[in-house]
Amino acid sequence: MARRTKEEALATRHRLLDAAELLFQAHGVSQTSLQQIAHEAGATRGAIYWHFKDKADLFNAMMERVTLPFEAATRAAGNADRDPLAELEHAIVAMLRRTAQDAQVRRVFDIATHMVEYTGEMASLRERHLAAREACVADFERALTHGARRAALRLPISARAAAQGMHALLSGLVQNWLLEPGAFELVRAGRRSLRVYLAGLGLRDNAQLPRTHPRRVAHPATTLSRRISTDRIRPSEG
Amino acid sequence: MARRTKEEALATRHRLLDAAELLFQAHGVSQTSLQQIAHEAGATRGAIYWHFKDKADLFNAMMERVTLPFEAATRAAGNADRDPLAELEHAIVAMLRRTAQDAQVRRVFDIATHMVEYTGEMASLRERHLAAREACVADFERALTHGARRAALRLPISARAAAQGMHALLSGLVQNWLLEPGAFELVRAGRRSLRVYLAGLGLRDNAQLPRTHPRRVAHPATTLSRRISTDRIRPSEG
DNA sequence: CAGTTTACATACATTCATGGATGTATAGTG
DNA sequence: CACTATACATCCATGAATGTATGTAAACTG
Repeated sequence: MARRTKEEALATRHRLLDAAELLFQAHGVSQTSLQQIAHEAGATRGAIYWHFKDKADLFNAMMERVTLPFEAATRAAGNADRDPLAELEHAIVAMLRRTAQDAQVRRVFDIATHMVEYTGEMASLRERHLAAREACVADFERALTHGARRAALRLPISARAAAQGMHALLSGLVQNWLLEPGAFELVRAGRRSLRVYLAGLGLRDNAQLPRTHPRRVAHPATTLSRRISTDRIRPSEG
Repeated sequence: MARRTKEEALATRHRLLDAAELLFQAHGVSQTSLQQIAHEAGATRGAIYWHFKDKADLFNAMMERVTLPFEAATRAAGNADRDPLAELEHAIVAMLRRTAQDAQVRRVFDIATHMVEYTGEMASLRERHLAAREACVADFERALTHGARRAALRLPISARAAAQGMHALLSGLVQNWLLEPGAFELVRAGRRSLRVYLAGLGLRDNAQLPRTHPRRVAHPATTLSRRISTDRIRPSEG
């Protein structure tokens, strides 16, 4: 057939990647043949082998089109003293919102977590996952450290461990949500869990959590006296 | 070849499943051929096709040999009033310990999470995952409800949401750990995060977390007054 | 102890995905 | 306006995996 212009070629490339996304998510990476991808894109395997070395190369190209949820730098470390915890929460909520709304991000992340095997050929995937986690944990750690210092209190566990836990909480939440998006609302559940966790670190007052008027209890036995960060409550959307 | 006795046949079956476990974890399910499995088990494909219908059947049989981490009923609901939160923590720690120590459980869970695609043929996997999650969350929810009632306080968020968050925290932790078992100690990190989260729910005093002498703060601004469950601290192993 | 079933091994047919070779018409280029 | 590199489509050879069919010897059964 006729040769295409550069723009057309790029369009073809993107059609191939789009088709790969759809089919990978629907049938799994290994169960999708290059034939099927080419057909879905309205092309032949020749086009694929022209643009990509092989299936792994195609897969990696597909992955590199998006930045995954935990890869977006939260940069919540806030070098300026701008309430790092509020910034942290804001960045995390933004990330969750993007995950819930951007169909492509959701597709690719779904593929990366449920529709591909972390095997030799795809080793870069695992490394990318680990790198993203490390960067994310480091960001969280900085935010927690600064937040604790700003509130003039000491974290009950190391900032590193606290950050790891926070990352586990959020990544587990996203993964569970992907498995059954109708089970709960990602953004709201994420904010709630995050606030609970921060409260557990002493960085937030439990009473500020979105429950109507915490009931006064009959038999107060123990008393907590601790300085609490007084960051404002973001107007909850629900 | 000669016919085997029933015991020998069962042994062959288990050798096949063992081989499948190893190869699945090493190279991924789809990238492992029945040929390789048979060879690793010192048999031929004939043996596999005798014991199993096909690869999916073999895979399912391999899965059914173990109960995965979040499938072991925490049964921490404690019908008897036995400090449900302490029982909950105990059950969770036991589960984490088993995950960290039992090589087979770890292998199979690793396969189920990282080395297989959640695709049509393996649909039962997804359902099993969801069922286990639901049961686990329900258990958590009961424990939290009873724990809160016993401590005569109201949770800052619904017990259901709190349970979901707890499950997300723990499953995220296990998954992150599997990806790089050397990154942190699963049991210790799990207990720490769990306690932080429970503290965030108001079900535990932050000060009881394993930090040496939480420093008294200079400028106490806000005061928390709330009844706290006085469950004993399990002698921390570290 | 003859017959039957079992627990495989072996052989075979089929499918199919891959990768490379080759064809080809056109977009760029000087 | 030749000419070359491009952007594919088509063809072909290969191998690998699967599933089935068949062979077989020993264990089990009456």
